[in-house]
Amino acid sequence: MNSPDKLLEKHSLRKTSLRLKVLTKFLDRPHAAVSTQNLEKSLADADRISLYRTLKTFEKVGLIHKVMDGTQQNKYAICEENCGDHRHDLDHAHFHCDLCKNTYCLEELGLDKISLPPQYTLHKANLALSGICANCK
Amino acid sequence: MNSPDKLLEKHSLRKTSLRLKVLTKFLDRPHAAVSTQNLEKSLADADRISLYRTLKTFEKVGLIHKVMDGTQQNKYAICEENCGDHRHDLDHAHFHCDLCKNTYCLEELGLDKISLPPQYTLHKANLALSGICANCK
DNA sequence: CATCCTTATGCAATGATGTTGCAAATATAG
DNA sequence: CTATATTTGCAACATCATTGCATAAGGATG
Repeated sequence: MNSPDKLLEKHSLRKTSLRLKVLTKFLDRPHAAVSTQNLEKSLADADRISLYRTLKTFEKVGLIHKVMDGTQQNKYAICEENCGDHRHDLDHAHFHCDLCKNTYCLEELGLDKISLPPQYTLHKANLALSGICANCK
Repeated sequence: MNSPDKLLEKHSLRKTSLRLKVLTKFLDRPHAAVSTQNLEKSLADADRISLYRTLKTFEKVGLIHKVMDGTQQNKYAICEENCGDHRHDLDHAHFHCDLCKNTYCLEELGLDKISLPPQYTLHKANLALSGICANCK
């Protein structure tokens, strides 16, 4: 079910060469976030504008979602089972390693215990952590 | 101790007209984050580049710190007592209201209970929430 | 309070990132 | 294999931020 072809089909998207390449990049890193800069470099032959449009399309149909990891860079990660149409990342944190610059999804670290002051309504929650990851230690 | 003059003096910064104006803006909103766009508008007569440089200077000496509130906009808030030289926001969350677009610091919502997987070292933590604030409800 | 030296400002130019319009190329249904 | 709707690639543009450099201003000194 997580072949690039099947995923595009599932979301009624045409299987173009760029989309397959981009989607493969995301599938290669299932629990990590990928920056647009990273994609631009690793797909240097592709058109920059088309890449941006591909990402927007993927985001709109719910294939990927934006990740805030505390850096200024825009990042995306492939949606997992628990992603709803308009709810992403409510249930886990992102950890950005200061050394290897990778961003990992920490599924274990739940956010369900957040209790806001009265009168506040919560729509989105995003816990961005940074430091040194296990690989770099 | 929180007069603009005194604060600049404390950090050995020259008291220029722009710095006093910018600092006053931050002091006016002690527990909220201010975007660069907001500052640009409210200080329309000032030079944009000088504003950016002022913010960088303030950040470097530890007068203000960057705030990630989940929006794409760059925001800053004035440092409180519990801000260290290189540690900010480890102890509270930011809430961005989808209606009034303001960002508030929620001091009550502690982050001390974060327990990372073994091998991970935590440097920064940033909890960005969004929804509807008490004022807008 | 006049002078001097350091620092900050304002302007021009440049960089990084992302978007829009439009013609040409491509995927897919029939 | 053809028709048609979608996607791509290019140019131009928009926004946000930075760098270099000459001028202006702060503030220590005599």
